[in-house]
Amino acid sequence: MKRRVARLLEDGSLSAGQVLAVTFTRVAAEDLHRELVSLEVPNAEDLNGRTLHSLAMEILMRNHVMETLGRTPRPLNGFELNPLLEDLNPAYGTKHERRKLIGAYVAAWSRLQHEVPGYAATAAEQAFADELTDWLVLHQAMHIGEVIPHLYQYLRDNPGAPERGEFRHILIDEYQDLNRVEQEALALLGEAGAVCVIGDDDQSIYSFKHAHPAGVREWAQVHNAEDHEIGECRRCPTTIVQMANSLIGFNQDRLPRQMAERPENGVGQVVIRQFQTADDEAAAVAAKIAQLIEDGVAPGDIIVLAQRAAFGTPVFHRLRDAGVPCKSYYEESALETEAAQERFAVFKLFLDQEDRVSLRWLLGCNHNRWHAPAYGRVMAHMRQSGLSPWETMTQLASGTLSIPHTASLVARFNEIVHELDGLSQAEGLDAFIAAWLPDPEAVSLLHEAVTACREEAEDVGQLFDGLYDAITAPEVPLEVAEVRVMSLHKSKGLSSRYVFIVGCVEGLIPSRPEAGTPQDIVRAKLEEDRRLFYVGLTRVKASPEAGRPGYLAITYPMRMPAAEAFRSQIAAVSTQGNVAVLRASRFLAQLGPTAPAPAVGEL
DNA sequence: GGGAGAGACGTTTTT
DNA sequence: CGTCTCTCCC
Repeated sequence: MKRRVARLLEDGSLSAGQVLAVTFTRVAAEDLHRELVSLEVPNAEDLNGRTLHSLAMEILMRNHVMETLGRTPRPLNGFELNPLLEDLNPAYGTKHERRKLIGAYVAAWSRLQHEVPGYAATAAEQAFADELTDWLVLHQAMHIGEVIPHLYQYLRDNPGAPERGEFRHILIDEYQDLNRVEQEALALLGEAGAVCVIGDDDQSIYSFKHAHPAGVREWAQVHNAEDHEIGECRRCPTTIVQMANSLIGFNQDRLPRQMAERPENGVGQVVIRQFQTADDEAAAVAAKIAQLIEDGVAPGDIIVLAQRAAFGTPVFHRLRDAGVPCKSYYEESALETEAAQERFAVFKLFLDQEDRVSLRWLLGCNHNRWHAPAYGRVMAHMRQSGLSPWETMTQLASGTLSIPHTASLVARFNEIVHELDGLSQAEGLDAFIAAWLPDPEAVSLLHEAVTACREEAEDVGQLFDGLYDAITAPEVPLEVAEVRVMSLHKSKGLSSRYVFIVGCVEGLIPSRPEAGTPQDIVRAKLEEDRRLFYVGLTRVKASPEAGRPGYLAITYPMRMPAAEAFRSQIAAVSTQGNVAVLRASRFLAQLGPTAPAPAVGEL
């Protein structure tokens, strides 16, 4: 793919701006971007490697697409969904059920169900979608799941839109991870040019976001295109290729094929170890990693894959305590705690009183039902008067307006106004930060983040933008210098000379389906979990030239604390007192004859 | 609007 | 097993 772009740029038939390379995750996009920029061709630095979401947001903003629909391209953060969930009519079910309905609304879009012949939303689904949209319109916000659907609708309904002819070459990586609406939006973007999709349905692991892996298989036929199969595994040692082939061969729902080994890569080294407890497992993995580093292995060449934080975090903590440079992708985000969320909302509202989502959040926080009954009365008034939430609350506070049963909401509003007034007194950035985070200890991660962007910022607005970026889109470092601990999902697209897959227990990979799940869904889920394990195995990179054969360790414990297993949704064989009893993943038996026998003891 | 007791849920991911 | 959520009651 890289060579193809390079050739076109070199012979001058293409400018960098006419090439679009998209993937689904930010890390993969960053990676792709780096790869393209590193091409030794003119203007390579102008090549575009990005996520579909960031491209979609840019197009939607650029063309005021949302505004013409009466919508605002202001995505909701995860935590901002909480008051929304309370504000939705309880007639649609419990909070859990309402959350599910939001999921179904997004899912219908993702699958383009309303364009499938015979699909009819039930009256109840339609009514729910209307209520949800009403709230979003009133609060001038959008659900993150609406971003791509709106891009798709804009492109489909505006055949003359410049974006439909903008790109002459589109490269789409990890195509099997995209859902229907994403695939169709890209088809419209690539309409006037050549499209190159790269996908492997054996690596389809995103059913929970309604990925449409069949799109890869059908692509060549639907678009009347060439199909280039990549049959050789250039990355992995031969043993790993054999194990991966054997494992994935157990899946029914795939095109039968085998990855060919590359003998020059060598056989590699594979160990499979069982430990008495999860604690022993973490200790052994951390000790082995420390030993490797002592022997001269670069920390950046080592990854630890854990399908649950419960398995990954103990390894991370031990590495950190041993002074090994490491990074956990399970680390708490700066907005994890409600205290941090509250500070964040205050900041946003301070900059923009008309940020309706932040105001709604702040009015309800620290109350068990987010003041939903009182706020519901205020919303009714807003719909009828056309006033904004801030205006309405101001009138209520001054007594110009009166709505029964809203006294505590108004009291809360006065507190918010008082705090914002205090912040506006602060002179200079440091004084502002001190006033905004009077108790930095209570929100230490947020404080760290804001301190890190303090230098770059010249005013309060820039400080917020920097903070927002740092929190929502942390930078992907160019050079990896630490041991990385992450999920199997996150590892997609990466390769590493030393790979540890921890917590390989039955009930996790594969997970145990809920009782009563229909058989076909159980089977599909099992196959997806098998692909997940397959992705993990195939991260191992052989570097014979560097004298590194490629190392894979598969580990699993026999016991772990029951509370932890419950919390992390790990289905134990049995529970004895406070201890969950675990056994080996069934996938270990499917690795074929070249896999070493599992053993106990050190790695 | 708040407290007590019963019941449901918990993961992986995109901006 | 803990924590969040729902229901019922004041």
